[in-house]
Amino acid sequence: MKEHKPIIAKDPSVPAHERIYRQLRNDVMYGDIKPDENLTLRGVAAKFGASMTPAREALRKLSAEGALRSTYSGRYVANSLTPERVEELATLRSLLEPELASRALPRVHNALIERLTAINTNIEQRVSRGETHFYIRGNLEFHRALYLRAQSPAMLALVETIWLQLGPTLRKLYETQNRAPNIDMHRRIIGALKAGDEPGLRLSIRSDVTGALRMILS
Amino acid sequence: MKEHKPIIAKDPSVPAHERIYRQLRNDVMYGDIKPDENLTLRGVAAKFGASMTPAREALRKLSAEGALRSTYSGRYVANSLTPERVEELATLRSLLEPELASRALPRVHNALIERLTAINTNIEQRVSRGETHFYIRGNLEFHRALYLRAQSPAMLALVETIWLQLGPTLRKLYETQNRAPNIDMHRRIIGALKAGDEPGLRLSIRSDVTGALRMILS
DNA sequence: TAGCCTTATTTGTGATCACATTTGAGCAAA
DNA sequence: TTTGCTCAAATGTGATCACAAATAAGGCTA
Repeated sequence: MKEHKPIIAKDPSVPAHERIYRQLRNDVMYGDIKPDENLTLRGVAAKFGASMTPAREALRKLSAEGALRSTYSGRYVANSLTPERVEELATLRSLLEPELASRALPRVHNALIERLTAINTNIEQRVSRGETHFYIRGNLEFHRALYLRAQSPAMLALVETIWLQLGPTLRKLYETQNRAPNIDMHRRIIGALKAGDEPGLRLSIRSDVTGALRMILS
Repeated sequence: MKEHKPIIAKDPSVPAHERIYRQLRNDVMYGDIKPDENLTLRGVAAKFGASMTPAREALRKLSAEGALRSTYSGRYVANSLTPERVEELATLRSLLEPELASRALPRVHNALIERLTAINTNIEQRVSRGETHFYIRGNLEFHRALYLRAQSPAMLALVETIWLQLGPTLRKLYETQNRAPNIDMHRRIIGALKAGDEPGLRLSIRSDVTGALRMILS
């Protein structure tokens, strides 16, 4: 596993199992953990300076969300997806994310559009600098910023679950193929938001989602 | 003569935390736990003849799936849903379940249709006998039997997550209002399956799902 | 009766340990 | 090189405990 600086400082008001959970969740979602990499209780516990108990709870929670798979003997492994599974998750994203975007649309305001534009230019700069792996994090940041406006926590939670499952596989993709994904669709999404164009928004979201995942299947 | 332990006794090949998890999951999904009922680690552990450790893992996993809510102080409570949340979950069901049914359609065979019919008549009999609470379990059994044919585990997992969240609230509904839900839509689902009518199947699934949840909101 | 303070009980958290199983390295034989 | 075997190391599981925080209970005042 990649060494990480603790983004979340040690704060006694945040329980250890929660701290471990959040950090590992980010590592998985943003592709900092490779497929088939396995995580041991004692290893995770040591890395976070805690005992096995909170490490176990964090791993259990992550495997419940599909971020990790647990083998028959109880070991925890990062997911490695078959093409059929990727196709299934792509379908789920194209079902749920347009709905989230549509729900966010009436609540969109200028500050959000500026924020999305800023995220977008940040992605472009860093990807053109060769940091292709940053695309995963930036892209999810872009989508989440929009979907948060939908005020639909259960729906967003499901979508994040799907992102979690895709994380390690996406990372492997951007490592092998070194093509930068197209940022173009993000511009069309922002355009539809400005115009209040709901069908156009659904369509561009759908294209963005399926476009990224078609790369894996090819 | 040598002492024999009963065959139904604890099976060491299934870990205690898994056993506790499965049982509690059923209790929540089928509405055997009331909204706002809270579960304590020591209470659950004692009920299953285990220590706090496996009980904690089971509860953590359930709260990760949305079956339970955990308060800021770490206590576990069965979900009690607001109308907006119910509406959101209803939308999710009507997005995902028609897709699952559609994927199952080409794989449907006679044995499955017979099974669905049997489940259906069982529901009718027990509900007409006054066991309205059985409708929850029977209805989910019906839907799951169909969706299993879709061979889409990630999608089915998401749908079950939604069922989990609705469980306790549905129970409260069927306790207060004593109207029996209509079983009619199930017949139309079976009809569409026999005819291979994909649009009709999607429509009847959607009606069945939204119909049941409209009762709550009224 | 209602509201508030104090105290006793309950509860989640995290650490440590023993135990059985699994895993993997090393080596031998084909 | 490959396959199979042995054994030491690594690993998950579940139990127990101390501790601090939260909750409930009891009693007092107004």
